[in-house]
Amino acid sequence: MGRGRTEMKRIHNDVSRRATFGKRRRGLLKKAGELAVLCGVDLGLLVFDDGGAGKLFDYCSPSTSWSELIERYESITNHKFQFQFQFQGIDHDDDDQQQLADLRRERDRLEASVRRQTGEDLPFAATAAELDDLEQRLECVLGEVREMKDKLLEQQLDESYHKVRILQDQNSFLRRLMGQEGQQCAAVEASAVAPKLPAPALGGSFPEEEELTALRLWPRQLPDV
Amino acid sequence: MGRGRTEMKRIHNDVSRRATFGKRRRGLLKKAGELAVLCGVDLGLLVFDDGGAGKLFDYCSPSTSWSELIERYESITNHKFQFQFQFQGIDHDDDDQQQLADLRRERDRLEASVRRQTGEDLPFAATAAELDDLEQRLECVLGEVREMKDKLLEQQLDESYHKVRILQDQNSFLRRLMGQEGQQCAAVEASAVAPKLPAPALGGSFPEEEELTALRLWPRQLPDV
DNA sequence: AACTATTTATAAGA
DNA sequence: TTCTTATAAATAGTT
Repeated sequence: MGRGRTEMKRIHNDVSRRATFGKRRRGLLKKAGELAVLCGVDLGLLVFDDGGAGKLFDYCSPSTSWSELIERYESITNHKFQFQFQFQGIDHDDDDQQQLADLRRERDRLEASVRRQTGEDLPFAATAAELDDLEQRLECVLGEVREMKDKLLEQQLDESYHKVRILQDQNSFLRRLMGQEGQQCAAVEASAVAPKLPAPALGGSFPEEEELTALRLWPRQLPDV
Repeated sequence: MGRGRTEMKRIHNDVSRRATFGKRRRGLLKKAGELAVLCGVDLGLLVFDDGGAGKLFDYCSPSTSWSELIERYESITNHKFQFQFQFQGIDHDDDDQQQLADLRRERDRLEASVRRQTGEDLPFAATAAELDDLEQRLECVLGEVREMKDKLLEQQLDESYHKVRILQDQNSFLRRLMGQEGQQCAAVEASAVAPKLPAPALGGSFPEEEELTALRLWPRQLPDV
């Protein structure tokens, strides 16, 4: 499509190859989006630009993500990618904490990004149809942002529930001990109390609970929770 | 490209959608291959066919592989997929794991959303004022519903915090008592603190605490929590 | 970055 | 389904 046939070989002229890359890349991304929308299927497209800064272009259909796509790819091809192998052993909890924290930070950043994009510097005027499209997109993004907020709240609630549970257990533990007054005592392994959720980010935060492992030191000191 | 314009909406007619899917999918795959060879870049295309047997179509440029592509994607976006099996460690907390997975998915969706908006293939446009207005209207409608939910959640959270506070007081009270008695300790099966989080059901209440009936064993009157 | 002559892709019809 | 064909879209080469 253009003036003259195009040999299907790598274009050697540097300039025209770059030009073609730009044009065809845009076209491909567009068509990918069209296919996804028209046929309502999930798809993903990844294009790496070797020249320049090694930029990355990608598209993945609405309502899905690369994670999901790859998961589906794996399950269909029965091929497991095994990137960054990591042991879920002793350090598992810290690792989780770290990842949770990282994810939260990243999510916040994305949220801000969405806000920025949605809010201000969008250019120029449009047709009614285009605005319609825009409205849908906005609604989508807005919804996502709100959902994130909800999620955060729910998470805090979970943490709080968890905390309550731990406190109640401690409490009843203490009471049982009291009830056994006069009996002989020994050190206790308080198993697996470790609360793995980090402090809630938004509102006030709970005191750290890691001291709960100090239950082992009983009766020297019980943690203040 | 055909007889008449094509609305960029999901094709509702089942037959023509399927026909279009076949044609456009073939076209997309072809163009992907062309871009790869003409410009000598690495790229990958994944298309899932939801209908029928959930078939998968994919292309990845010669001299590369999906593994490589995904690795590059990870390194560029600084985003780690974690797709290997998870060892069910002894202390493995399924809820945490679930939460992590959820958060990841959420993050991915947001990221995709941002990318979509950022992408150069955005055909729409509008004046800043129009968008501002639009956003406000959207925010209004969408917000009302969400705010309701938020309110509910916050209320629950408050309740939970309150409960925590009371339990903390009780706990420290108990400890003070213990300290006064200065007793030795008995071997006690430290109540394995349930690592499970209660369901974050929206309208839900705290899980009933059978353990708290232990309160009745306590000589003095402690507040019921 | 714009422009257009052409080639390609494909929607609808057979 | 597959083929045909009229038309819309993409884009190669040019400016």
